[in-house]
Amino acid sequence: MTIADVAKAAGVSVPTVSRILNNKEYVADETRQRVHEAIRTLGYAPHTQARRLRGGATMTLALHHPIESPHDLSSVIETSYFTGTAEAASEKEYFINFLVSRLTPESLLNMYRSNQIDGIILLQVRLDDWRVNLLRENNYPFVMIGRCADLEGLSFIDLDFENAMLLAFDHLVGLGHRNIGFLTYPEAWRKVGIGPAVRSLDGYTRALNQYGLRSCYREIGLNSVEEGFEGTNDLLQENPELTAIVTVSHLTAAGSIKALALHGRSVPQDCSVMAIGFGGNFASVVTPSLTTLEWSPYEISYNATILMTETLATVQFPVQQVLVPPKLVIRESTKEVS
Amino acid sequence: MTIADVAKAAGVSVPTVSRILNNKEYVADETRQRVHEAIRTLGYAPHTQARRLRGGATMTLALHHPIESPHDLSSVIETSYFTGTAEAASEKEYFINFLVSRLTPESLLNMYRSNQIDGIILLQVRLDDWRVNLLRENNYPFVMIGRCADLEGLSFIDLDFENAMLLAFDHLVGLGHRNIGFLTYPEAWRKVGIGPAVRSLDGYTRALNQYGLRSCYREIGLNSVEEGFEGTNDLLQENPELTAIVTVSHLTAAGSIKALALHGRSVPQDCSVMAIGFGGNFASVVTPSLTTLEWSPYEISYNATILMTETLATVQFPVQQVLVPPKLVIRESTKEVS
DNA sequence: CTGAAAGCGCTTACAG
DNA sequence: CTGAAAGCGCTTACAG
Repeated sequence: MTIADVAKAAGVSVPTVSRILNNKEYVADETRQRVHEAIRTLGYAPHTQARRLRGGATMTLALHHPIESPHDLSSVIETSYFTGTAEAASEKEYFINFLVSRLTPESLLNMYRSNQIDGIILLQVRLDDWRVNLLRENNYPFVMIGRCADLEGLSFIDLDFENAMLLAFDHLVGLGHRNIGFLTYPEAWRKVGIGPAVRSLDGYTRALNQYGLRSCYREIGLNSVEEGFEGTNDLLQENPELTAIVTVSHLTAAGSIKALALHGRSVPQDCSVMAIGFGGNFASVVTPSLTTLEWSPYEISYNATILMTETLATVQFPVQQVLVPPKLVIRESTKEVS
Repeated sequence: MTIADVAKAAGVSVPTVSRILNNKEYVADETRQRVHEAIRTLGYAPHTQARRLRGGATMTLALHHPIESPHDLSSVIETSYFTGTAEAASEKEYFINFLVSRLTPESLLNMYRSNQIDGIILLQVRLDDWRVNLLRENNYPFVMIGRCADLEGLSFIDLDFENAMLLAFDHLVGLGHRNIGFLTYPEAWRKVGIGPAVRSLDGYTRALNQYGLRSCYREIGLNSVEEGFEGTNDLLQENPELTAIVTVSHLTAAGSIKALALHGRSVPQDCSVMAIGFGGNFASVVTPSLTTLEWSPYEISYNATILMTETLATVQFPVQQVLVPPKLVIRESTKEVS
């Protein structure tokens, strides 16, 4: 079933059918009708691959998170990153490829060279990121969720993590807390230049200065209840006077709450706990439900994908650099200091 | 940069390069070397779209969950369903399309007709499912994660939910529990024939018979802490003698634990709670961490995708029907009845 | 072992 | 307003 079958059935030539398919002008109404009817009765749909070959664009994007094993993705990425990307791509009539296997410089270049993709959306961008360097050098289109150090000419959408730190302390200090502990990403993450790991500590330092507070933090493994538990234990041993703890994930926060319980302290009566990161179900499944500074991964990935498609659709599309502010959602895990 | 450029650089014809690219026999070693070198120096990669047009297969699959809004997907699907599918597809050199928008019969047929996909993996299959009926009628390839009522000639991988119910009661009865409540999916889900909603109640009935227990269950909304809370409240009001509660999601279980706390009962000392569904982080973020009967969505979706690719690769590939048994993982939320 | 020819299904100039 | 011709980049018979 090809365009030729439609042409024959309607008694016209192939180019005429093509014109009608693509809503070009200069087609007689009567012809248009006849062709549309042929299309309908035959149940014809144009061959996507052929259109793409002819059109020169693959109409396909990729989304990439640099992780060792796809098994682990579910602990660092919310489903909404996939659905937001998929929805935006679908609206713009793009396909999307989720890259979950290890990506090498060679295979990344190959995706463009072999016309598998027109552009890519990068997650978990480091300050100095080989993917960014490579794509920039080769002048291949991409968009970041996150950002590197040298942003000249690059489009990104990133979480305003530094601001989130300030707002977290705003909230807690407003409730009268002065002894606030902080559990953040692993030191290793900061050393390799992963944005939030670096910027959360920057924001933390600024918050301490702003409110004249004493430093009291710990770098731990991300996204594990156990690590949150251990880190909080350490923190409490050295600083029994803590009345609040800020964490960077709901899992760490859950661990904190367990550790506090072990020390005979319940949340929020004897200690407040906050989480910076995702909200929704992730925050309310914890008991007590978590007060958060949160972003919508759905919206962020949706917007980044739209940005990518617009960049591809327009010659010399202007660079866009967006910092998304977090939203404070007060649930059950914070209260006034007693 | 096309195959013609490589041919010219190597001083051979285009078909020769093609043969070498596709590892065909009957090429002189010397020629092969020369061409490979040209490919390397030019950085050539074959045009994916062209290969597909020529090859007749799209090498693309789709994954579909019938949900109203993509926003809600993250509360019913684990990220691992995406990563498992993506990983398997990538290994088999397939692309994968995640369909998150509303799918109509027309648009589903169109995906095949317009050569966007070779096959589809269906999630959340109903006993009588329009997608299954339509694809079967049109003889388009597909695989189910889940299963419909008439399975004649259809391949699927499904969770053995009925068995999970029996195993849950095994575990609890083994701990001495006799008064066990059950919170399951909404009545509406059962009415429209969603598999687990139907089969969990079947399994429940069998478990009651097997152990001579009294019926005590409630159908509630899925995957909400609030619904779990409400449902448990109702259950406890009518059956204060309950010593254990079985739920079908970690969210519901979290709600149960909250409701029990409100009634002055802590888990697992005063009441055990189990969840059937996903494990991993989902189970351990709850306090106390949940004893579960769990499946790996990564493995299930991975296997379903491999099954789909094998079905497509082989003429008359034998039908495969797989029921995956759940794994009992004992964590903190169950203990012997006191 | 290698090349000239045809064709996958479509769209875009180019004539008329 | 419509059709004959060329071509997107590749692979597969068909000759040689």
